[in-house]
Amino acid sequence: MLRYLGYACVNEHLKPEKFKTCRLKSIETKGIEHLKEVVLHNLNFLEKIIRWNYQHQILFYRVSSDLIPLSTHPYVLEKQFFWKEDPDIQKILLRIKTAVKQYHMRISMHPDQYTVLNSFKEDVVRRSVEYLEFHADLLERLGGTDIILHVGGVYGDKEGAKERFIHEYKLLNSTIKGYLRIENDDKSYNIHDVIEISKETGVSVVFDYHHHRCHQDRELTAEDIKYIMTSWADIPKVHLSTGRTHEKDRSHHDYVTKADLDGLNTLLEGYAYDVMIEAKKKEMAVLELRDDETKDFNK
DNA sequence: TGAAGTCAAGGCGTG
DNA sequence: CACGCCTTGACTTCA
Repeated sequence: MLRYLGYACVNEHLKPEKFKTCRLKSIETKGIEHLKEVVLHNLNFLEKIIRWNYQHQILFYRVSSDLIPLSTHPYVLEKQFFWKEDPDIQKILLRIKTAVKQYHMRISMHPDQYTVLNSFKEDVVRRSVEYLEFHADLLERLGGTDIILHVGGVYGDKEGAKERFIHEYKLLNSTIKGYLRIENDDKSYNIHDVIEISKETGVSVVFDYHHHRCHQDRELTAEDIKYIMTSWADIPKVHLSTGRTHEKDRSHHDYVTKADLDGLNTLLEGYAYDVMIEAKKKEMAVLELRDDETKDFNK
């Protein structure tokens, strides 16, 4: 049974208001205070989105990793910008967390492709762990629950690369492990690879239906689905998108078709789950699916 | 001011 | 080995 439908980061209705980001050069030119201004803007805007979501009964939302830009960058740390310790930042974070709890919202984050735990480069792995720590710290202060990660690179030896992921996973601290989940991707690690890693580590599996359509070695069995859905301590989270030009197009469509949601619902029949809708039109795609109307892709 | 180029970052395919 | 692309939208610089 489908519980929440959610969307990621951008809200189309609130445009042109948007999140800000920041280049190193701007911090060098304008000073570290500029970064704090950007962060305060972003947090205030996030609070606005959270309240908008509640008003529209969207109780599932992904927070952008860029909410606090360059948070783990050496230059920013050198300039003594510690967002966790800033009272102005803490104040808004607490307000958001209170709202999230009150509204019973599910909040997640999704570090980008540069977070690679199984890299051969020690520095890359170290920075990836630091970035995961940042995500865990922020999610804790927002009242969030999930960090979704892909497995990483293949390096011409998928088995070896899986082993390195498992090894690095086991070295993570328990706070990060408490938030981390891994997702099948559309090029390298299919759902069976992810299930295999989960069996070695106990990590929860995020099933991406569209990635699975684009990249799979074989069909999912009922046992596979049971494994995925019971790999979670709480309600499982799955991802859904529609291909832009055709079924196996990896680029996302503006919306998600009712047929795709129906397909996913059929596959997961008998389980409870939340669905993250990954569509270019963001929350509009969620509202449209929920309206249960005939879709019009030309609008 | 609108358009074009750039961005903090890793892997991968191509040449 | 060098380079452009992936993906993303906002930033930044340049006409």
